[in-house]
Amino acid sequence: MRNVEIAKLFYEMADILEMKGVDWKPAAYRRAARSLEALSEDVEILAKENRLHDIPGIGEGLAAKINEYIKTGKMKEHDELLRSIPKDIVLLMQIPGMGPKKAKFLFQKLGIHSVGQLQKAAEQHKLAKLAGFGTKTEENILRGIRIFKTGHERMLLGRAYPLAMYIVKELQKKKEVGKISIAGSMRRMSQTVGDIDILITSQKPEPIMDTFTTLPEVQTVLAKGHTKSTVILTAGIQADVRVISEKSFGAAMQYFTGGKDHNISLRNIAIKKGYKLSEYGLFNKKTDVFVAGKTEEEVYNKLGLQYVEPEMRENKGEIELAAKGKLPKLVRQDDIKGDLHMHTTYSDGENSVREMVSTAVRLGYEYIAITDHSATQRIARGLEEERLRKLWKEIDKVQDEFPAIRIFKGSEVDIKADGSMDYSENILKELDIVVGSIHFGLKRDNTERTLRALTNKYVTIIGHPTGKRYGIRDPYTLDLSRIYCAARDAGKVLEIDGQPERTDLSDVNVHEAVKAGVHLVIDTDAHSVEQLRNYMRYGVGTARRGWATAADIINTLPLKKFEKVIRR
DNA sequence: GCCGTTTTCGGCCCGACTGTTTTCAGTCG
Repeated sequence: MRNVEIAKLFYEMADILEMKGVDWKPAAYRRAARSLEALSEDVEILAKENRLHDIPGIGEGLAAKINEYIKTGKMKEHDELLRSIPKDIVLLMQIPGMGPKKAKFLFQKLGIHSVGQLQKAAEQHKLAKLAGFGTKTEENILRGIRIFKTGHERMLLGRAYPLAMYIVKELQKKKEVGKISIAGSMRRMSQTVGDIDILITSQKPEPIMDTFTTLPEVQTVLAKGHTKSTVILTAGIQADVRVISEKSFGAAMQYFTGGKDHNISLRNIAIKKGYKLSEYGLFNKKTDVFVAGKTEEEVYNKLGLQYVEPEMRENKGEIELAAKGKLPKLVRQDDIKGDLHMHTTYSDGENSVREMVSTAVRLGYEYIAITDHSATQRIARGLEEERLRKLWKEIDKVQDEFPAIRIFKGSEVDIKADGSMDYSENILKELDIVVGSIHFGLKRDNTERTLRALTNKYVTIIGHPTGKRYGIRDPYTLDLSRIYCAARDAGKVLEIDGQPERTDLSDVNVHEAVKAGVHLVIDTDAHSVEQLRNYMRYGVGTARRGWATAADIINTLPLKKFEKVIRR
């Protein structure tokens, strides 16, 4: 998969073209780059099959560039553009508050072509003297450099979500707040988010903005207005609050939830139907008369579309399906009847069997599986046979105490280097649920190893199938299309691990697996009651982003049916 | 550079906030 690699080239080219003052091309290159990133198919395969034109935003010119790059490892225009300007100058545009115009102007006037030079010039107050610049701009640039240097990377959804909930809770205390909701990539349950977007309805926004911009977690106020305020939180992420009128709330939710390309498509549909769509509503283009906007459903319906769930709004074919009324009915968190991957103090978990079970009961689950690590996982205090049997006795005891829930005896069993399992057949056959997982040997191709595990009749689930951990390691090499086929044919289940830095399978993987007809399970892989409560949300979000329905997910089955499936 | 039930040429989402400016350009989302 070189999709992301090629997308990066296009982003770079867009930045340089923008600095050069070229019209429209930058937007076209960026659109193509976003399409490539969101693509679930391998761009090299599409190129081989001459289907690059199927990718939205890719036409004659860009297809030729992709082909050139795949064949030769080079892209002539990219090389030429890089040569045409000093190397680091595009970095200047990534500083908040700096855009192509300022970067170009400062390069021409002062010869600034690196972040260091820019900082020096601002500190020596050389910028404020320039036409169109002032002391405020100078301060803003210095602040932008600080933000740029400390972490301009995106934040994991699982870290940002609790922060967003905290802000919502604090603002809800204000009597001026009507409706309040999260929007943006967080509402789309993207694995990482660039900022936190919160929408509010109110007649009297000033006191809300006062409270928001003075929360103790706020480090810097970037903007404060009647309808929009922006802050940087001490946690290192930006948060925006927007205040909207009641009648525009749905249109604003739609607008600020995005994604970008989904919205652009929607706007084009609006224009074709004689409307104009903005965050204030859907309007008749000629008369400016308000047509819809109170709810998102209303906006979609007026455009001749089914309501599209936020997690699907990535312009990956959902609009075409919505026009035909054929959107899939996505799995929901309250469809989930049990959690089949969790750890206790017997291995590397923080809570006892009893604590995990009582939490699961409160969550309303019908069943769970306790799946501590197998013997090889010494670091995680993996269980050898004697301690495993001791755990089973404890499970039996807790089971008697909580008859409302079925507790399965499970294990997260290591898949060894040769694809065999870390427990003997005698132990495996006594387990209700076996989650087979790879925890070492992550640098090699693990296709055959996983395929062999899939042939083991005692393996129920393959845990975190690609080994990816965001910001820690890439997925190991794996021919997933073979894994999907083998899992489907053997009646095995692939896991969507809800740990925020994993979400493994990923949204893109889930989409492929669902198309391939593989059964999936959504687990928390919880190492504490806290995670048991909170991580299912991220697993379900990932499943929904991959267009999974309840029928694709085995832990939506009620206990009786579920038992039948795993026994088979 | 892409794209087409207005168009194969001429459009390309749209509005808020800021700063520096007396009316608007730049940036952001």
